[in-house]
Amino acid sequence: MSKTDKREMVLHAALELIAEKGFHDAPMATIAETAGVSAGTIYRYFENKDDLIREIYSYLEGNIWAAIKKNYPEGRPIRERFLHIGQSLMGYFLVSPMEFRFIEQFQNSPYGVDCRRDKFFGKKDKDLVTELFEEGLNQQIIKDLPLPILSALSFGPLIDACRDHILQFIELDDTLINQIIEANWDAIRR
Amino acid sequence: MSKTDKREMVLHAALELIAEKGFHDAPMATIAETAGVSAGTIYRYFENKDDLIREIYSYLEGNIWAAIKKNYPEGRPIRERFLHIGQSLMGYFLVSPMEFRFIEQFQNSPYGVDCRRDKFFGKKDKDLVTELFEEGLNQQIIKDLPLPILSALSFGPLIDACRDHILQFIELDDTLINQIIEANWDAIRR
Amino acid sequence: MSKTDKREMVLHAALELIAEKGFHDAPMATIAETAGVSAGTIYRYFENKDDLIREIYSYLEGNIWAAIKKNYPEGRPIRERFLHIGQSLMGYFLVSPMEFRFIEQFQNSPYGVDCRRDKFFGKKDKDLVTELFEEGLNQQIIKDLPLPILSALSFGPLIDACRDHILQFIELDDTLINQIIEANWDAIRR
Amino acid sequence: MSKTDKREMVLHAALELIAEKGFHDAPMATIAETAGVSAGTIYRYFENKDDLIREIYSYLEGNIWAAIKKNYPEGRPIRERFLHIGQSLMGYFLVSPMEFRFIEQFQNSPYGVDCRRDKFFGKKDKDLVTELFEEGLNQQIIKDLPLPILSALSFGPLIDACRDHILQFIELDDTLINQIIEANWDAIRR
DNA sequence: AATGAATGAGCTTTCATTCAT
DNA sequence: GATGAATGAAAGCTCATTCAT
Repeated sequence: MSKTDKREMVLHAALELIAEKGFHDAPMATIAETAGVSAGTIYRYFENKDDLIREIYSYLEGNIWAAIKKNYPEGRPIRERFLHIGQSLMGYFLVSPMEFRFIEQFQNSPYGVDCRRDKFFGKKDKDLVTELFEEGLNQQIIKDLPLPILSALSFGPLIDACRDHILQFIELDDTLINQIIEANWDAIRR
Repeated sequence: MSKTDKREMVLHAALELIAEKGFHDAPMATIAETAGVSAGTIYRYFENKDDLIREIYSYLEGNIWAAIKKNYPEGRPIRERFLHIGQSLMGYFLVSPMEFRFIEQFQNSPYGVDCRRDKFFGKKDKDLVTELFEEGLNQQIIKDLPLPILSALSFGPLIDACRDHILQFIELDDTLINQIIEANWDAIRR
Repeated sequence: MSKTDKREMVLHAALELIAEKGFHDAPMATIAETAGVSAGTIYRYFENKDDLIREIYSYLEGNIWAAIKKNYPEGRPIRERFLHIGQSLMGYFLVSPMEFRFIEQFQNSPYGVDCRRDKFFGKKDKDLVTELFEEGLNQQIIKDLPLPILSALSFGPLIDACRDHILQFIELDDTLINQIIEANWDAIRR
Repeated sequence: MSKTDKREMVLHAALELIAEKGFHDAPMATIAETAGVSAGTIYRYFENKDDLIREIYSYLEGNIWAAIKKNYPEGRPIRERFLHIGQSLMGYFLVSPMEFRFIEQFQNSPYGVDCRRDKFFGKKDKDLVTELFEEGLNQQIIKDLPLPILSALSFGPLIDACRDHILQFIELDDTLINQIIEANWDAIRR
C-alpha cells in the first residue's frame, strides 16, 4: 500500500463514518480501523481531526466542481448554463448520498462557516457560478441581488430537495428535478 | 427566583451556549454555570440533555408561530399571506440571531430529522403554511409540486439569507428582504 | 398520619425498595415518594441512609425472634426445640420473600459484618439459639464445636435453601423443609 | 510491563479493592490508581465495570476448580472425594481471604444470581461436584434431596466458617476444618 | 514509517443530604 | 414539623492525541 493509498483509505473511511454517524460519533480509532491502518498513522497524513475533516470537504468540493465542469455548455445562454449546473449538482448528490450527508454536516458547523467566510471574502478564486451570476447581472437577465442571495435562491432549495429525497420524504425523478431547477431559475431571473 | 425562573434560566443559558458553540461544545456544567444554578438542578427540569434541547426547540417553534400569526392577513390573497409569512419569519430571525443559530443546528441534526419526519408523516397537525400551499395548489396559483419542495423553494433561500446576514456576509435591509421574499414567490407561483 | 405512622411508612417503603433493587438502587428520593413523604422528612426519623438500613434490619430481627418464640417448645428436648427454630425461620422467610432478600443483602455487606461482630463479641444479649447450643454442648448431645460453627451448620443451608426457593431454582414443600432441618440436625448432633 | 501484565494489574487491583470495599465503593478511578494505570486503560482490557467484575469471578472460579482438581482422589470412595473437595475449598479460601471476600460478594449480587441460574438450568457443563452428588444418589449413599439442597448442606456452612475465620470471629485449624467437613458429610449422608 | 497501548481531561448523569420556606 | 428544590461531589465511561517500540 503506497503512501497515497493510505491517505485515501483514511479519507474515505472518515467520510463514510462521519456521513453515517456524525463528526462526534466517528472516533479516530474507528476511522483507523475502518481504513485498515493504526490510529497513529492518521496523524502522519492529517494534522488532527479538524484537518482531516477539512481535507475531506476539500476533496468533495473538487468532485463537485468536476461534476459541474463535465459537459459544461460554455458559450451557451446563461439560462442553459444555470440549468446545467443545477442538474449536475443534484445528479452528483443523488448518486452520492454519503458525500451529500458529509457536506451537509460540514456546511452546518463551524467548519462550514469558516469556509463560507473565506469564499465571500475572496480568499478563494472566483468560481464558475460567480462568473455566471456576474454575467447575468451585467446582461440584466437575472435580478439585481447580492451574490450570496442569488446563490441562496439557486442552490438552497436544491439542497433541501436532495436531503428530503435521501431521507425518503420525497421521491425525486428527472421531471421533478427539472421542475425544481426551473423554479430556482424563476426565482433569480428578471 | 421562582421555580419557573430557574427552568427559564437554564433554557436560555442552554440556548445561548448551544447557539454559539454547538451541541457538543456546550457541556451541561457550563450551561448550569451560565444559568447560575448547579449542574444537578438542570435535571430537575429536564430529563437529560436531549430533552433539554428538544424543549428549547419546542419553545422557539412556539415563538415563531406566534410571530407568523401576529397580524396574519387571514382571508387576504394567497400571495399577500405568503409575503406576510416570509416577512414574519425573517423579521423574527433577524432580531433573534441566537435563536436562529440554535434552530439551524437543530434542523441539521438527528433531532431535526426526526422532527421533520413527524411533520411530513402526519404526527403533527396541519399548519398554516401547509394550508396555504394546499389552497394555492387547489386554486392553481402555485406550481404543482410536492409540499416539501414548495417548502424548500419558499424557506430555504430565506434561511440562507438570514444566516449570511447574521454571519455578516451580507447586510439585509427591508428592501432586500422583500426582494428575497418576492423571488421566493416567483419560484413557487405559476 | 401520626409521627409513628410516617416512620413506619418510610421503613416499609425502604425495605420494599431495597429488597427489590438493592441498597444502591434505592435512592432516598424514591423511598420518600413510595412512602408518601418528602425526602427531607426521612431525616427527621433516621439520621441518614445507613441508619435507616440498620433500623430496618433491627426491625426484621425483632420479627424473626418473635416468629421463633411463637409456640417455642420451652422445656422440650433440644432436638425438638432445634427443629422448631428451623421451621419457624424457614416459615418466616418463605412467606416474607421481601424481608428475606433484605436480610440477605444486609448480612452480606459491611453492615452485616459489623452486626455479626457485635453479636459474637458480646455487645448483644445471649439469645435463645446460643442458649440452646450451650445446653446441647453441656449435655453432650451436639458436637463440640465453636458456636459460630454450630450456627453455620444449622442455619447456613437453611438460608441457602430459602434463597434457591425464592429464586425459583427449587420448590420447597413441608416434606423438603423438614428434611433440610433434619439434615442440619444430623450435622450438629453427636 | 507487558500487555498481559497490565490486564493482570487491573484485575488484581479491582479484586483487592472490591474485596475490601465492595462493588460500589471501588471506583474505576481508584482501581486504575491502585493498578498503576490510567482510568482509560481499564477499558482497553475490559468492556465496562460489569465485565471486569465477571472476569475476576471467572478467573477465581478457575483457581478454585484447579485447587479442587489438584490431587483429586479419582476412583476413591465418595466420602473420600467429598472430604477432599471440602478441604481443597477451605484450604483455598483460607490462604486467599481477599479472593474469598470477592466471591462472597459476587455470589450475593445480581451477578451471582445470574451465574447460579445458568448453572442450575444447564448453560454450564456438569461439574465434578454435581457428578459426585449424582453418583452418591445412585448408590444410595447420600440423602435423596435436590442437588441445590445437597450443595447448600455441603458448602453453605463451610463458606460461613471461612467468613467467620477471615473476619476473626473464630480461629480455624486443621482439626476444626476436618470436623466441619465431617459434619457436612453427616448432613448429606444417609 | 507505522504501530496501537496508554493517557487523562472531559463528558453526562446520579443522589445523599441540606435548608429556606 | 414538613417540604422539596437545590446542591455539588462523585460516578462510569469516551476519545483525540502521543510516543516508545
